[in-house]
Amino acid sequence: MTSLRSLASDLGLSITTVSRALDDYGDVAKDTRDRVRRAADAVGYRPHSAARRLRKGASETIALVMPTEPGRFYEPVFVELLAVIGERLAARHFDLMLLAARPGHEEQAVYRRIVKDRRADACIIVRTRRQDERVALLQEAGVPFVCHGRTETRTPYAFVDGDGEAGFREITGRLIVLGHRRIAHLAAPDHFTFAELRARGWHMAMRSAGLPDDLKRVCPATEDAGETAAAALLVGPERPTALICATDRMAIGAVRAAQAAGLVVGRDIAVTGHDNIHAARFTHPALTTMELDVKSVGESLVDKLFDDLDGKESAQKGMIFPLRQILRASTGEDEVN
Amino acid sequence: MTSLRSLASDLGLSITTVSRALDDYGDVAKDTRDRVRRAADAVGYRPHSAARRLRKGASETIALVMPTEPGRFYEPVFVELLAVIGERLAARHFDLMLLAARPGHEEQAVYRRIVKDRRADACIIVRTRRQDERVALLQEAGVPFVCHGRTETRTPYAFVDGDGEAGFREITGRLIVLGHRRIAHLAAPDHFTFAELRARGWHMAMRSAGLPDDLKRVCPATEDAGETAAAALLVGPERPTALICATDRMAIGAVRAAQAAGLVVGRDIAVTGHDNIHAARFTHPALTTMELDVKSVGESLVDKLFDDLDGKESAQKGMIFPLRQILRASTGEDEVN
DNA sequence: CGCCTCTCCCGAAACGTTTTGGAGATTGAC
DNA sequence: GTCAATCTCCAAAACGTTTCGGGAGAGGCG
Repeated sequence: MTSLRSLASDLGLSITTVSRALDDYGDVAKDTRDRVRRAADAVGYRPHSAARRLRKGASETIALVMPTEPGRFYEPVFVELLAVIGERLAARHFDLMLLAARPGHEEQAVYRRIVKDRRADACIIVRTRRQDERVALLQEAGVPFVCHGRTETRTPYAFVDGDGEAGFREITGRLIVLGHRRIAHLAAPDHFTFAELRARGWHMAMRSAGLPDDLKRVCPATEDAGETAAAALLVGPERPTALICATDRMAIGAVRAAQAAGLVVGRDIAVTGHDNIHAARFTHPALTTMELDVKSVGESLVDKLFDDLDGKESAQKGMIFPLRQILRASTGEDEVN
Repeated sequence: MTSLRSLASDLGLSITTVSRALDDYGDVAKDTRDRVRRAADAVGYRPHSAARRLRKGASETIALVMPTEPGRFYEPVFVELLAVIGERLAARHFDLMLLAARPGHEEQAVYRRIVKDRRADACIIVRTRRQDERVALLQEAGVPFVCHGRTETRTPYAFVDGDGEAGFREITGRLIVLGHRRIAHLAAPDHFTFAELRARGWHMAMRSAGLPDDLKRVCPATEDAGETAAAALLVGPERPTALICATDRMAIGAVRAAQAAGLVVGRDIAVTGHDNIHAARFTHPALTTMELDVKSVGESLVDKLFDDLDGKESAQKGMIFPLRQILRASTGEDEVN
């Protein structure tokens, strides 16, 4: 409704001057600048985004494509991450465009379309995979992007991740100190980098303690799959005394499997997870887990993107945040958190 | 890169003709139309979105502002809903713009900005409140919108909701049939319409059975709050034998409170929730709950919006979906689901 | 042949902004 | 008084699309 044109004619100025006044060019007299700004504020003028985008050749929009699993997509902290990202982008008047696509052809097509339409200036990649075509595609297209998580690409790229390896090394080490010897790992599907890293942490802790590292089982990161996999591990006399699970959802399944096997979790068997989802505090007993500061991660993702868009070489291409260990009764600890 | 102009000059046609050919105007010869289309496909032409938006005066974008609670926003099925909405919008080449704002001044400002900037053609309102300023604001501004959930506004508006009232009437009735007499309700904060409706369902079932309806407690929809509120209800000799909770998260807290009070859930006390979140199947015992078909809801939201944008008066302003009851051991039922 | 209708195409305007390349006025130096 | 420098301002072009209002040519009809 209120355009630059109407503002200009109201003020008896040219469109050019009004535009430049609002953009704080030194070009225009202080008095006029103030006058223009007041008038603009009064009518609540805001530039028409499409016009601005067309002219500037930038969409001031960031795209995030969520990978919808064949069944369902359910990342516990994902909503929070979206909120943090959205707020951070808004501070720079950028929009967050959310898309959904199944990994595979459809996903590829979606990314290609984003690039082609110039509907977004940059992308945020989530649920990063070890071999990730999305990274390759965007690098080739020259579209700025940042990953939540890591790939195994050689070429450098921007990412933000939690230190799953250290986190799992630490919790495994802790269990070893507590006297555990047969410690199993329930890993997530290994095309996910996070799964590989967490497994590696467990693996390294076991190796350096001279303990057997053959007790690894891979399954989808769901409660059901965790329950089934854990149940299979718990048969026989040589059963593990601890289950390090890649995610809380898997751990929740594992807890049930243990109970079904007649074991008391926290006494007969230790179980741990990762994510600190709400439900983790309400398993019986409460679940030992670890968590990433979502706010820091979300903000770093956005900041890295802006560094790239601003042409600033950021200090470090990748950022790895430490995990906070949360010790609860499922590992026999006194409830602390 | 590939613009209408370059396509036109490649083909020896005018920009006008190419544009109209791609839009399937009868105006242009079938042969040329095919020729143009082939050429466009070959180079993967897609119109520059900003240019198109500017010219058409429509952004082909739908905005969704998620209300971020002071603490944290965590709606269990929200991610799924976003995915469904995103996919449905994509089918019509519409974008989903996601924003985050704390209810209050900030939220108002965000909506106002969406309207002013014409950055979106319409809005989807989630977490609808009984008195919802967002509805008033958008109605006044003449911006199409649809609500997930209902308000208590008199003026008609489009919404999609689950039939919480019927659902809670049904589960309460079921418990009465099972012999329960003192049935309490843990309600969510009553500025949310869903909280009011679910409470009403419980209330009506109790009243029509001639049972006391004074056992209602209101608390935030979190595990912690549910636990505290449930614990307070369970002291004394006249304790309820059933707890109807407004959400699964509250119910999970209630289960813990019951166990802390030395009760066996499913035998000494029944507990029910709403949402069928993943964790509900893994409480001990598994939680009786009810669920809404997220896919139908998401798709209906989008379809209603398109009806409005297309100027089609939709058959019914509001759609209310039935809830599917999921009976599990927390109400002493045999596990069915 | 003249006129009219159809078919197929196109030039030009418009959407609202940003930016380039000045242009007029004022000031200061000589 | 002249010239250059400085300070303000502006006209016009451009971004890439859609659409209005024809216009040229072919064919039909009297």
